[in-house]
Amino acid sequence: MEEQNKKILLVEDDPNFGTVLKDYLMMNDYDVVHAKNGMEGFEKFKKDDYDLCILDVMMPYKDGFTLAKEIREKNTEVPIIFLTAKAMKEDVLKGYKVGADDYLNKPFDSEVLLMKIKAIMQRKATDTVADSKQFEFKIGRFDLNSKLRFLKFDGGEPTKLSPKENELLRLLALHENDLMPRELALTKIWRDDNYFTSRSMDVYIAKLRKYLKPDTNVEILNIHGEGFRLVVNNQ
Amino acid sequence: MEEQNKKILLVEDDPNFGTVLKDYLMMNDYDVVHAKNGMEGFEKFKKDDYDLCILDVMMPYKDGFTLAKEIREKNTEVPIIFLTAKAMKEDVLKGYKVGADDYLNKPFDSEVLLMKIKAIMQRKATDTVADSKQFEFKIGRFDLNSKLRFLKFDGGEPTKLSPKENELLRLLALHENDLMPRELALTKIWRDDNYFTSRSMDVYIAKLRKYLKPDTNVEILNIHGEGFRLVVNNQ
DNA sequence: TCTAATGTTAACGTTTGGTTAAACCTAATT
DNA sequence: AATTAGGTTTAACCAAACGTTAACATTAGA
Repeated sequence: MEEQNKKILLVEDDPNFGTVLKDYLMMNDYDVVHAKNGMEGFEKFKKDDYDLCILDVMMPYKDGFTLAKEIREKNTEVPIIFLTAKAMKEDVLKGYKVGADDYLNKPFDSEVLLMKIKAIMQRKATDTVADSKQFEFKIGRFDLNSKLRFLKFDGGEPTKLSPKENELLRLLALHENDLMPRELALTKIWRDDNYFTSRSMDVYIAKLRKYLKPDTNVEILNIHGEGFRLVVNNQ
Repeated sequence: MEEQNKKILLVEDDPNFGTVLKDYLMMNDYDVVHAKNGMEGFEKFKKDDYDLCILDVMMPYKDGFTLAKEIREKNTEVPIIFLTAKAMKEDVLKGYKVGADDYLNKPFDSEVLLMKIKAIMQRKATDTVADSKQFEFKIGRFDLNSKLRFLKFDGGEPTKLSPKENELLRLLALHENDLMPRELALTKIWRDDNYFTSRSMDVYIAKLRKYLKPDTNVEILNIHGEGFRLVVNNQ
């Protein structure tokens, strides 16, 4: 079977730089769609599936961060790389809680970009192929359907789960009987790691514990300073 | 089994440009029929089945939008790509709610066109092969005939459905007991995804729920932020 | 014993969905 | 040309769902 080229959405308003970059990427066997501004970028994003988005931050009408946020609403998985100005400080970037996979200061070495792209694709290949298909879990006497977002106890009436409840429980289930690091949930689900999101996560842990109460053999344990552990006592 | 070439209807009044484009597409293994104006385009469209239509917007006698509308009346599925003048604004295009799959500004990069075509064909290939032939559904005690657009309860008098009601219920039925994503309905039926079409869809969901009331085992559930689910409780 | 981490509940603001009715549009009819 | 009817969209209002934050309580571990 023929390997399909990876598809990249490149949003860059500088026509010269954009074209050069596009050509360079295409020379390296990527399919590249080039949008000239944030608006157009979002339109193109909606029209197709991409393996990676490369967004310039400084753009007229709609900056890269705003665009990234819109993209995230549609798709929580697709990797995003920001092209930023040299001057921008780390903390400014962190302020925009978007969940980028990488930042790159302009001007940058195209070799570096290529390596980053490869690394990101690799990462995605290993951690989503196996994961993404897993939507159903048996947790003690519960059945979690993560696609339809419900939790059934003993095959009875399903309880609806909110998106966050669902993702958190799914992540715990993926690590059943093992440590699910706090940080993992925060970066994967909240896409940010600070005091407040951490507290928010605790709130969701409390909610999940309530849901799981009916089965006394199932519990969510805390590992102080590390994370949580979904334990299922067999028998 | 021999793979059949995809068939493209190209409607373009500029003879030079049209011929060049036709040749280019044929070189890339598409079967292309070239019509020189809207009138002729519609004649050819009626005479055959096409996998894609590429329509120039600016044409004498019958412009591309008008032609597209006529095509849509005959066929709600076939993808349409418009070739537009550079000057045309997004919102002008949006005004013509025809349901295009893409727009392309002239002059354009032929590579881009080719990629768009591939993407569109791909999309169609994955989501209609199995679906498109199914027009009759049993939904609990209801029978939906999607071709004739009626809904029968217990084999009694059929209720007539409007086109939108019909397509929406059909799409739900195709995903019975599974998630039918909001976005899917919006892009497939409304061919646009914005606040208002989304609200319009909600209105139709309400209408369908009313129709389905007689059978208490049938319901349309909402999955917050995701879409809807047509559930049939067996027994 | 003292501090940082966690548990829990409730309040709040925001987004999304449910529903109804009016406005709008188009094609057919008068 | 005006009217009507069917279909669809838009508007408005309300309710439900969600996520975050604050506040206070409890616990773990240095």
